[in-house]
Amino acid sequence: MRKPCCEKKKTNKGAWSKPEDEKLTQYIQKHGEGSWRSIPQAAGLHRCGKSCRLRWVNYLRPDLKRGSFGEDEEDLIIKLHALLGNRWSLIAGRLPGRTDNEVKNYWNTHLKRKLIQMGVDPNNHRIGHNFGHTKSFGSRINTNDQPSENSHSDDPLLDSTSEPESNTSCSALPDLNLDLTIGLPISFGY
DNA sequence: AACCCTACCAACCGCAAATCT
DNA sequence: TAGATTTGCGGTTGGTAGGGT
Repeated sequence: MRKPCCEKKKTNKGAWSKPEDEKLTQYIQKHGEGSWRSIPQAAGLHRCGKSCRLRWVNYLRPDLKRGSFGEDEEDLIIKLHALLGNRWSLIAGRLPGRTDNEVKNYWNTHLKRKLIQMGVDPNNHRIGHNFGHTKSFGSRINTNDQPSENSHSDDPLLDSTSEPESNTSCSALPDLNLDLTIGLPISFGY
């Protein structure tokens, strides 16, 4: 049914070239974000809109921080992951200048391993040994068996009903401050 | 110097939600 | 209201840089 996103003429794939970056940046600076579907043509790019959006959001946006993550950022990511699961965009939203892709990559390459080394299951933040069995609890807000009858607030951090395992997370991580407000990042000791 | 292995990160893919007609 | 289209998200992959042998 759905047409593939890049069904039309040949579109470039793979790494972006500098001229492509420049075209996209110039176009967005002039016209703003949005209408990703039409941007490639309007900007003279042989890319699909999806690819343009990704490139802009993850790499070209001027407010991106880039560079390595600080310890406070690490703590915050771990903490937010315990609360939200793999909802990378929400987690990234709490980290100014960071993208969901960046956070996700950092989690998968650094933090996951770090937690495992500490004896903490990165999937559910429990201290234990059976890693890898439990499914990550936060893949989507609304899973198939959970018709979202109770409307969530926009911010799941303020919506305790949206977190299916928040209680168990709390019990699993007694030293986590799981207040539903995220204040200054504190270092918490696993 | 050449090869292999590992870690990292940019980008793609498929799906679901949101929006439009 | 239903179907079509667009947007956004999370999982995964592929290229490559760097270190070890």
